[in-house]
Amino acid sequence: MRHLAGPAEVAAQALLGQHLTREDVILRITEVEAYGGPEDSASHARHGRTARNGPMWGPPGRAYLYFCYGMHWMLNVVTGPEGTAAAVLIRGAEVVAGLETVLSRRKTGKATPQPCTGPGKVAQALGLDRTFDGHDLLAPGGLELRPAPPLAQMLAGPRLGIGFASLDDQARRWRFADADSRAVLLRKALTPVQF
DNA sequence: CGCCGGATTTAA
DNA sequence: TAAATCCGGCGA
Repeated sequence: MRHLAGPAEVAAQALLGQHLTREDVILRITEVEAYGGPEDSASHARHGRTARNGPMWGPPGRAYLYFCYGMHWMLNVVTGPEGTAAAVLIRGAEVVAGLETVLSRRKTGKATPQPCTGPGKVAQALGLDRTFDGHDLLAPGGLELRPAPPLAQMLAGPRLGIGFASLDDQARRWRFADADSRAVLLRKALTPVQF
């Protein structure tokens, strides 16, 4: 997937609508956020290359997984040429197949929310953990990324949970979502944009 | 080596 | 609005 080699904010838009598959579970990506290299004060790459963010510097199409708030795994798709750090956080998805498996992985007994709204739920639905860090999403077997038809309408707005970043970086509208999906958090903060 | 705080979720 | 809960990054 060549588009993953471009800037993170471009790759992020291209990832919307694509599928993430593992075993019997198929998710359709509905919400993403782009994170750049050391120049992006909101990015994990802001302090340079470390053991944790190493996959961000690798080739595009790999997974970058990290543990947050002591309980959640976050799935990123590495973008940009090898040697540059950038990634796209998968923030939301719809369950296309394998709903039973997804629900069985939920901690709470609530079977209500069908969509995976929020990055923690996305990784949980796919049953991911640190063993998938660095996994090649373009290779068959295991966790895979698959192309899908483009969206009809896209929304964009500022990224969430980055109050520690510079005001300029907080203002960047690098959060993107499918306007036609309900698997999108805080829709009111988003506005329509052209592709 | 110890401390601080985070790309979150959930329930009250 | 806060608690759950862990590890990375930074300063000492």
